[in-house]
Amino acid sequence: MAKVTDFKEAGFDSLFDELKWRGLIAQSTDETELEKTLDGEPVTYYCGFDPTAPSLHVGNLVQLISMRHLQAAGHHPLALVGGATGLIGDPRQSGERTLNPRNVVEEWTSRLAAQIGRFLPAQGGNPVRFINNYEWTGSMTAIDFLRDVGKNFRMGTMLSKDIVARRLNSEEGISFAEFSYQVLQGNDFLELFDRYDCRLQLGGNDQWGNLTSGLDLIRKVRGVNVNVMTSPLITDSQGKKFGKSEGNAVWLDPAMFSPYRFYQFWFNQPDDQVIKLLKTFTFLPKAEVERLEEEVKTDPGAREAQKALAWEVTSYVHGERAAQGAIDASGSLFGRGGNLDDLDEDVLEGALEGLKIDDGQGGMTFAAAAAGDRVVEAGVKAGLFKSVSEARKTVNSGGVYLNNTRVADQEAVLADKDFLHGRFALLRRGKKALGVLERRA
RNA sequence: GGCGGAUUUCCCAAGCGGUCAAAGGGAGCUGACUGUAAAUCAGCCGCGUAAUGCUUCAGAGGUUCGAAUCCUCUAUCCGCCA
Repeated sequence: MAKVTDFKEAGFDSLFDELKWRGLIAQSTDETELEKTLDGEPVTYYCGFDPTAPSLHVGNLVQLISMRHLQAAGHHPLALVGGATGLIGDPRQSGERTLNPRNVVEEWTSRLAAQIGRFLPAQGGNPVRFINNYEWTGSMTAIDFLRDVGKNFRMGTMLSKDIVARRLNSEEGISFAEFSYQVLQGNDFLELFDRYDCRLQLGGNDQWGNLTSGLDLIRKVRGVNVNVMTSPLITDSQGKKFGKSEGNAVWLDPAMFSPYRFYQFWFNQPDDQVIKLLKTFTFLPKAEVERLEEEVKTDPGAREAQKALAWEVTSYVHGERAAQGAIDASGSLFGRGGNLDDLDEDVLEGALEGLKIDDGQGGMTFAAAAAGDRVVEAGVKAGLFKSVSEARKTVNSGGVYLNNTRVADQEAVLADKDFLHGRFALLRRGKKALGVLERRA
């Protein structure tokens, strides 16, 4: 099960050792100093999450897990949600962002906060505390910004930041707003230092430039050296950014990315990645990971490591019940024979639990269908296809299955017998994408 | 401020008045093979409630029977000169 362990239980001498081994430390301002900090008296640390989407994704999960490790070791987490920075947007290599409307950012801000709360306990001796940088940034006037904050930043330093330099050299250039992002983030660090004595910031390695912008500021203004620690950017075997599936980000919100799909995403990781991922994304003890590493070598086809990875991460993110449902659903599909008829009604229902879709009103439900409905239309309702015409194309290339039997005809229609136990019809696109139709009159 | 070049469907990139929904590659989807992997091969790949249907080639106008392709203006980017 996805139990969170501290470094002793996991088989390490210190928190620093564990993070090192798990590959959670890519860069830090001063590794010796970082080791002392991590293994010393409890400190307050923070990590920021910008509301640029309605949900966090697996990329953010690395940060959450790092934060959780530190928390388990007794340090004090601050989760910053960027209500202010999210209105500006950090510079990306791909080009200037489109600004999101204020009310949308506000909505996303509260969604992210709720999500983060599920990963970091708010009880106990060192509970997570939530902060929104809009608090101190939202009311700042242009004069305050330039006099109190801007005056402490040097153009040379700001221009030399990697992402800024690259954007300046790109055809598109960079706007003053995105260029100034690093100033806001630097100021956040200072604010948290003043309020909470926060001395360590975590973040993704691609955020290095933004993370470090607070260091000089705090040294200059308060005369204190604080630290930054980044987690590596996770990439796949091809060196591509990790966490894309079917062209979409792998979201942590079950309404945007079902627990079943989430489970499958981890289960499908290639052999040369799975051990690295087990280290980084799970809390499994060292000895257990080493045992699985041996399994991959001796019997790769059994996929023991993938199974462990998928279970651990899915149960951590979505809970054990949803994870078990994903396993059941996977088993009835990929298990020997994939015999759906043999499943008991309650087993079937449990297995399908993780496949519910957003009902558009904040709840989760199954798509409704009745005998006589066209399969292509039902597939759209179940969320497997964007449109009937996309469904048609997939049927034509032989990629649509009703209860594990290939659908041959675009015009096929659901029959009474297609509803297992008179209730559910299981529609599949390709090997892994599943959708459920519940019979309703 | 002046002169020249660029802007094509998710990305790169052909096209230079009809045969253009637009070559090729990448990404993505599906199939075969397999270990629910990788590699390989094949199909699909603007949208679509499939229709002699709809909307595209930076934006707005214009020339023409007909424009991504020609003209004018606008925007943005890149050079060179002031």
